[in-house]
Amino acid sequence: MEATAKRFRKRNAILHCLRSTDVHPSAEWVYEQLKAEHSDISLATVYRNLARFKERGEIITVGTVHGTERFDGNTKPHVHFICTACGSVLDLHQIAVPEELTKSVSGIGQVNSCHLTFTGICNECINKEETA
Amino acid sequence: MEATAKRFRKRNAILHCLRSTDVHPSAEWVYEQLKAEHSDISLATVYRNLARFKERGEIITVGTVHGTERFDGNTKPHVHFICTACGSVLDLHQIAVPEELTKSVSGIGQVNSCHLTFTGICNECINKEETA
DNA sequence: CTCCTAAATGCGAATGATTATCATTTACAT
DNA sequence: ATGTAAATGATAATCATTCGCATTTAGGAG
Repeated sequence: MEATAKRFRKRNAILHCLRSTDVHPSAEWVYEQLKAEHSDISLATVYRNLARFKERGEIITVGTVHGTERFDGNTKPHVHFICTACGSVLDLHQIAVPEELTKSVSGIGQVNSCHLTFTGICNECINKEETA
Repeated sequence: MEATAKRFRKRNAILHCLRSTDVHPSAEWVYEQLKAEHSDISLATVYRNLARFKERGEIITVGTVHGTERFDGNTKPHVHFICTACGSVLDLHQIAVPEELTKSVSGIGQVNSCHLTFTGICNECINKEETA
């Protein structure tokens, strides 16, 4: 078995791309990144595989920012901060949703995931504003 | 000053529609509801006013479910459950994000809002599945 | 080794939600 | 009455995402 299984070259590249960044990218961003190594990759392939990874729980989605969906290759529970000005998504590793909270969701159905998100203006954008 | 200010008839109707439902509707849903009373309302007007309300903090958005944005006329902080099967959005009034959590977000920028969301399969969808 | 099949992919068209444009209407102040 | 700025309706445009289909690929059966 080769390290580069040709069969899943693109698929693996997409997952690896997500795993090795913390920008919480869009499909388009992943596509642009991969074009360097895979000049013939198709945007449809990126979308297809992102959907597949999501279904299988290999990645998660952060939500839709400025009209485009953003993905996250880090499936460990963590909290996000979304800057509504520049659209950047940051991890808040300091914070965690208390387990008791999750446990207290009952009777509503089968809970599969939990996501805590803060929105606001990131420091970078605040500085830009002041300078301007 | 009349109770029915003609000037903002549609705008008021849109806001009232959001305030008086708990379905966390899409723009389209609001449009369909209002057609009864306002046969000449335009979908563009609904989108325009929803965007305006959102900017002003008079409503919030729950996020994008199955590709369409969902709104909430209840601006008091509360938690949501989203059924990924049928797309319904439910309020979890029993749960609240502890203030300490919010406070511990610091140094990242200016925090404007906080949203905790659970996703899964609602009871109704679970039952349907079993029956089938 | 060759043939077969299922999965993966590329390409481009189709879809669907949202936004932009522009002419018209409305309310209110002058 | 009239001017002005905002609100609206209708529809075109946009943009992210998905779909359809032909092609390629890998790996197994013979």
